[in-house]
Amino acid sequence: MVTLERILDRKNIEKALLQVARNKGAAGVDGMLTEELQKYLNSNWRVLKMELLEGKYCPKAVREVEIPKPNGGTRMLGIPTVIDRMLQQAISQVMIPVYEEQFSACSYGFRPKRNAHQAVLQAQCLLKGGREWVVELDLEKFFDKVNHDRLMSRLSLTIKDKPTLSLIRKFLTSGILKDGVETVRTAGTPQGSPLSPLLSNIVLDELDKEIEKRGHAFIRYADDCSIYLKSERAAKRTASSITRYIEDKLLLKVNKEKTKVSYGEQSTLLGYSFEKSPTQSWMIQIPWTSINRVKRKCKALTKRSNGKSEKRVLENLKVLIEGWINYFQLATANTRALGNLDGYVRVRLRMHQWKAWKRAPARIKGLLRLGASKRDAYEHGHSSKSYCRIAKSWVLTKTMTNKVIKKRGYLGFVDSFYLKKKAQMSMF
DNA sequence: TTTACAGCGAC
RNA sequence: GUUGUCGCUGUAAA
Ligand SMILES: Nc1ncnc2c1ncn2[C@H]1C[C@H](O)[C@@H](COP(=O)(O)OP(=O)(O)OP(=O)(O)O)O1
Ligand SMILES: [Mg+2]
Repeated sequence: MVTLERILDRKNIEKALLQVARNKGAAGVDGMLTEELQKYLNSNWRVLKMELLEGKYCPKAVREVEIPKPNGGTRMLGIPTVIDRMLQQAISQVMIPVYEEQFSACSYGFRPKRNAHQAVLQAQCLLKGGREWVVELDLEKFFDKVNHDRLMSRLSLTIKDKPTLSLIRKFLTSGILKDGVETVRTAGTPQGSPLSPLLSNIVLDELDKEIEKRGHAFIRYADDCSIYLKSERAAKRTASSITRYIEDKLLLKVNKEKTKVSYGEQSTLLGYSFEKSPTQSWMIQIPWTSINRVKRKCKALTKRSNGKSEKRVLENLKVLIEGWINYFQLATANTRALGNLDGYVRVRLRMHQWKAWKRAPARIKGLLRLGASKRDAYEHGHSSKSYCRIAKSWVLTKTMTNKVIKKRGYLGFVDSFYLKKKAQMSMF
């Protein structure tokens, strides 16, 4: 049951506050920082709560910031005030358990206990099961094009509490501030609001139900929807049919460039691609686009102009590559691409006349092998801890002692700071 | 088991 | 300057 009382409950608000505080995000239009939210609430929470219960509270405008997208174009972020971020977080926390019960099992994005790896492994299963033709759909400017009236009416099917619905609508219609000029929002949910991901899933839950009704196998991750079919003809037919459904019924726009019908080997999903091997059926692969993306990051880290020490650059590279490999662990095909990345990193290091290029930091091929072992262990239900330990001893060579001492000192400070915060919290 | 910090990825 | 959700890895503390 979603009610304003439960949303504004002390325990729920404390949790929401903690989340906003630890994100350490930038300020909204009012300039209030995340560190200042606690002491603001200590003096103003009671009046704020009264305003909310009386339906008198009006959310501030979101601050619009443009950021570049990885493959060209710009993304318009809408950054709410820290107070509004906390309130939306509080709403989200109450709504999530209710909606988790009704969401589709094939939806993987923005949902607790679900991740991209599960989606990619499921895609591999579908391909292995003979559904080798893929419809890939992506929506154009998805969050920005969400229809308010459709969303509100869908919310009212589950949420019966009028004050909550009214508050959510106020958040949807709050203004947009850019270069000192405030404009009105008539559609869309801000990219950057804590509630937006959940709302977007509520919108596309309708699509999930429609695809399920038609009996198709599919995987959805946010606005990325892949449908797996057994023939090209069926794939082409459902592509146009589902596109029509999305545009006419859901009033959203399908991205024509990112949408395609292809054989499994040409399909991509969540950074991965797939390859059909004669011996092992469908294998998971890393496409060149993903390799090139991490290469660019490596290049940025090893630029001549940034005046960082060799030690520091190597540490940063290690962290980047380790984290990257950790995500792309599922890949077992096309290991040449990984060797290529390894070679690229060594060239960048040699450019600086650094001797490390022979030894570490990459060991990418070794890491891939370990990643594959880890994946096998996971699939067969065994513990993967031993593999992790092996990877650790192989990869961590130096830079450890220095870093650990620094972190220790810092952590001690943070811990005491956190305890102080918890003590302050009981004030309001 | 949980919490804090650092980071990586998907969208 | 850059927000948000989700997941994961590593470290540390109970
Ligand atoms: N960095 C981010 N911060 C907040 N929200 C994000 C971020 N990246 C993606 N999203 C959300 C908002 C997007 O509308 C939605 C789908 O992502 P994506 O398809 O990459 O962009 P998009 O749909 O807005 O534009 P495009 O027309 O290029 O597809 O996911
Ligand atoms: Mg999109």
